Amino acid sequence: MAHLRTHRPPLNSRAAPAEAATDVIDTSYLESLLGYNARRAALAVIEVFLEAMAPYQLRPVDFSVLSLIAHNAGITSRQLCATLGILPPNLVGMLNALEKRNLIVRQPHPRDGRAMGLHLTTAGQKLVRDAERTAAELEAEVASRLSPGEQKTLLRLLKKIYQPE
Amino acid sequence: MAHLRTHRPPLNSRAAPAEAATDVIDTSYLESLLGYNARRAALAVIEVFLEAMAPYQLRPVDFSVLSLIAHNAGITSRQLCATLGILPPNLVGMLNALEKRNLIVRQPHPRDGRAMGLHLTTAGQKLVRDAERTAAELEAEVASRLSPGEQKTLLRLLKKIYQPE
DNA sequence: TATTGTTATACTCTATAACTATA
DNA sequence: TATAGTTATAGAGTATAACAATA
Repeated sequence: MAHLRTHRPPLNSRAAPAEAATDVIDTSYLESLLGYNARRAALAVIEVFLEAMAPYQLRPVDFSVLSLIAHNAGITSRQLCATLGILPPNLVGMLNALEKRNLIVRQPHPRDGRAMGLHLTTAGQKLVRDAERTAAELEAEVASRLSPGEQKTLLRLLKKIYQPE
Repeated sequence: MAHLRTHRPPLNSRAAPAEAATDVIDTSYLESLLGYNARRAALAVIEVFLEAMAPYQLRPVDFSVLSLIAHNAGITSRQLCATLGILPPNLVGMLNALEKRNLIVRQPHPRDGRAMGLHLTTAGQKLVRDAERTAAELEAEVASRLSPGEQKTLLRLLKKIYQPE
């Protein structure tokens, strides 16, 4: 199978242990893929986010849930699930934990007896206010690697990717 | 079991059930955060990727592993882990599965008796070739929502986010 | 002593089925 | 009949500790 070489192939040929150990890894192909870069960027941002939110004991999903409740008083579990892409059974435990911490309350929905409206407690409002301020600082820090124009461009392009329209 | 519910007094205790049900959810705050957008974009791309790679029975991580082996013959498990951010114990099962499918082989490392060099089999080379072609088509499709200039810009900005430098 | 690959294991995250009470 | 919330549970993904062989 070695008779078709035109150039000198760096790929394995015959020899025993295939003599092809590399010290420097070539990642250029993966780095050309949008999905790879988007995932790496998301993980990097989330990592910083985790640290910054540790004082509030909030994971990204908790922050998202509380922030949505803050800006949409009375939102239902189902609406939260649809907005954040969470499955209903997996939201229950989160809401129970947040309720136990006295950050949110479930109240009867005004027009649908099956549903419960979610609301922040006073403590929850304060926590969200503080956490959102921290998030803003974090945002400024992470995005400081980009110019203001680049930041706006990045958000716009990301939205174009995940919002079919 | 009688789950006793401490009926916490509603915040706005006077009026009926807090009358604040919204039909339209305001997500503008979350959408202003880089992490939120990066994660949503990554998930959207990965979802399409999953479908496109189904014929090859490859998850994103499998594709990354095979592609790295293809472009770095003889790469070790440890190098794969460092590059992709996978923990060694979690890579073992993936490599076993790929080896069982006759896509890769473990060969003794030429200079380090502890390590094993990873190589593609002929079948593995064909699969990677096909999968990478499919990935390219997919890339073109997803990124078609962006102009060529925007695509380059997006990749560049994402890299600036996750590559500290 | 440090590192590679590995096993065992635990913990988190996500997904599916089914139940209740309301609509 | 369909939907909102919930329970129980299964599966995938990710984490730590520890061991044998080699450096």
